Amino acid sequence: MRLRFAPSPTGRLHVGNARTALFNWLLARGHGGTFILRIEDTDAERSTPASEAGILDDLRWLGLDWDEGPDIGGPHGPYRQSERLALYAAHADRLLATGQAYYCFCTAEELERDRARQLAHQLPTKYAGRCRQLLPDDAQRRRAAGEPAAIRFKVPHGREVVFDDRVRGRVAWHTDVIGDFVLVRSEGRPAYNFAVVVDDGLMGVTDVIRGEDHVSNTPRQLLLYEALGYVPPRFAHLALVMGPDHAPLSKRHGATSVGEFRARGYLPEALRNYLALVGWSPGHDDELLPVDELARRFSVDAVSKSAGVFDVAKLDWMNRTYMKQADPARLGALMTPHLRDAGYLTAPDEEGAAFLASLTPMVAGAVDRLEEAPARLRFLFVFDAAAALAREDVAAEFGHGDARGVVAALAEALETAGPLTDRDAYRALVARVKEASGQKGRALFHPIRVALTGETGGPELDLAAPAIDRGAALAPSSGLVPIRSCRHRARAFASALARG
RNA sequence: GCCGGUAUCGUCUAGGGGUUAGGACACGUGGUUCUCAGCCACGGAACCGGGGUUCGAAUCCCCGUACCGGUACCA
Repeated sequence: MRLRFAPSPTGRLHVGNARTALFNWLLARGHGGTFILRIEDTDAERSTPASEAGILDDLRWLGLDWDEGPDIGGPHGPYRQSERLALYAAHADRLLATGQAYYCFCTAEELERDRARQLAHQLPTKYAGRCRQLLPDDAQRRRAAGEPAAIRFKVPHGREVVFDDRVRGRVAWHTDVIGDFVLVRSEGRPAYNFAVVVDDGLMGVTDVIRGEDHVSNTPRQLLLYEALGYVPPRFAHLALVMGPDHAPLSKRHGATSVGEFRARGYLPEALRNYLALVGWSPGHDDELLPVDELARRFSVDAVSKSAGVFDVAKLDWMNRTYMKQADPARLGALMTPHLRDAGYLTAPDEEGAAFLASLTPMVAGAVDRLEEAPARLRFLFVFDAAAALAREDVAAEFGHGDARGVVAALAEALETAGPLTDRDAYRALVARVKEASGQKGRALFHPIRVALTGETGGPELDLAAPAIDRGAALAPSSGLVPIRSCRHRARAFASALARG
């Protein structure tokens, strides 16, 4: 079984295309098949090496590796269409020689007039066939005279092309509505339908899984397989991925490229798992599936025929879930760039990295994306008692009860206590404050939270307080901005309270 | 216009001639917690419309409607 993914390097990898790549990859990996990556860069104006590199990078990030491709080669290379031009030319010659293709000298204006006339008569729009009957000698003469000519395929009349699509079943087309399509443009570049057939034929592709925008190309390609004498692959056409408004997913719906999701702090395993479930169901109720199980269970026949809406809320849930399962060191490393962007650190050394890893329990499960980590951890890096007290929600804590007494007791207890490096130390301290202030529950904890973090909400104090003091003990070389200790915070808060 | 396709909760979907039409996300309510989040429990929520076949249709067939794709010397 040989499958391929064939992107055009004209931009970042779109999640819809990523899903197509994933389905191909899943099928290959689940059946011991070969996964081929081919770059369709015949459109020289729009294709860029940077886009190609970006797409390869995004595929790798998603965990989709390939067995043959432009970077690693393979037995059926080259794997970039721009490097296969001679192959297309040779195939075009073959078709010309056997009379299955012909030169067309029609101008854009003529073509446009034909189309307008067909529309006016409510007829199918297709190439009118003006050059189909040209004598080869005449065509040769005109070409020799320098007249530009495209090469068109001679579509057989009066036939029905039928194929069995693995997701939509039997699909049939009459060749009468097809029209002689262009194989090679007048400037020499091969057209898409021609290049894919040559490539898939030569590369021995057995199964093609692609977007449903290709179903109407399929009969043309089938005709070409037949003319060229190659055995056609089995086809499976995937319904498109839509936005919430049921229009095809595009920029105006927000993030659409794999790179954007990556930058916003989605985990590759989450995006991959989510994408697998848009248009495919494992057939049971478990939706959180490790990648090897995805590959084992994936089946083209179980793919849905209808278009699916990309549901960011569900992706978020999945990402949150995967973050909870992720290795702390990995998560710490992944949130580093986000914290750097927020200005909370430069380049953490080993000690700094270990500290960041220890912070992940406060982040995982509490946020949907890693880009939210800085907000969740802000209290560690930013502490300003006066500014906090100026805030309404913070000030409100001191409008009732004995919150001031709690803060005073906290500050005092902290003067004699050692650093709160772990949960037990923190709890022992809380016990002292509780006794000294006579407060409990919310009346006890909330003032402590506010005095230590400057916030009325945030991670569990059990986790937050020890994190503060462990952060305060970090050497300047750790790469993080200085973190002030609990003692310092309580003292500053108590005096700010006294002033106010 | 012409050709092709699709239609189950708001969303992703399971199912499929007789079911209380199942799950997940989201949403609502309650519980837990110092707070937010989380977690737990509970709840509301769907077979596009019309014909036909049949004892019986959400399921099969036809029509309609809506939506999607194509209709290129784009890919």
